[in-house]
Amino acid sequence: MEKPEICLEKCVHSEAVEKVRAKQAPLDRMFDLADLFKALGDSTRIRILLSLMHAELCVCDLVQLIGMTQSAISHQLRVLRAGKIVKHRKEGKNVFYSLDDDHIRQLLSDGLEHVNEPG
Amino acid sequence: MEKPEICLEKCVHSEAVEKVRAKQAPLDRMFDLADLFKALGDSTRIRILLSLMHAELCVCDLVQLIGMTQSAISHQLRVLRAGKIVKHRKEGKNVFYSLDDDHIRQLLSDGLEHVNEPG
DNA sequence: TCAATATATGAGCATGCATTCATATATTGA
DNA sequence: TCAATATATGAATGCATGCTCATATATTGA
Repeated sequence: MEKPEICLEKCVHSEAVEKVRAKQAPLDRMFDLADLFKALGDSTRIRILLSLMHAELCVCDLVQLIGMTQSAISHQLRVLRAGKIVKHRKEGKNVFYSLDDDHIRQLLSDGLEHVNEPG
Repeated sequence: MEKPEICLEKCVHSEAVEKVRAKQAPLDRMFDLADLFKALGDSTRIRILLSLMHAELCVCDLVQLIGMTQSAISHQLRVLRAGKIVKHRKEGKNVFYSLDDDHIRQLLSDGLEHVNEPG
């Protein structure tokens, strides 16, 4: 009548498990990947990024487009910068943001395709 | 000495903003996309998904691979199912999980490429 | 039908995080 | 140098969420 914390050995499909173990990425890369998706996983940040897919924009433009306070947008831009998801460039009083690289663009496109699927 | 909630009109680059407005995806798609990335943005779920990239696995296998309680894994699988990120198939006492479609596989690959970049 | 196994799930708790508010910094023009 | 504008940020708060614990459900074999 015990409740084992993990399943007993007999339940595990050893071949499959060993195969996966052998092929897997290092743990810290997995954490990095989770952090990347975490940074993408917020509606305000997604709105920022989908805007930046079409043009380089300054903070002010984003505030206008998204309709949130400048503070909220700035805080989220900070998260995106920390995650190396956007680049920024200063020009006078303005700071212009753009997507960091093509992987990000690709991630957004693939993601959109997935959510656009029927069903 | 007022502190405007949003920037004044003169700061906005109207052409760019209008261009973005015209091209943008509908709002609910943006929220769906954010939800998708949110579901991917957890280290336990990422470890599950990267495991499933290499083989179809039952809950028990995942518990063994990841070294967390069966309950924790099950709860996360629930999130992944709800987000249509994994499929499941019942066979006797086992439930086998696999990635839902190629977009998911693509997202994981692109993400890994991004986090593997030097810099 | 009963015990064992595999999986799912609700409640509770603790932590993380998005927004707001107030304020700081930086740049420009007068 | 001063006012206006653009952006950044620290603290506080309220809500979301991941894990644990206990338990429920389902399947199999005896």
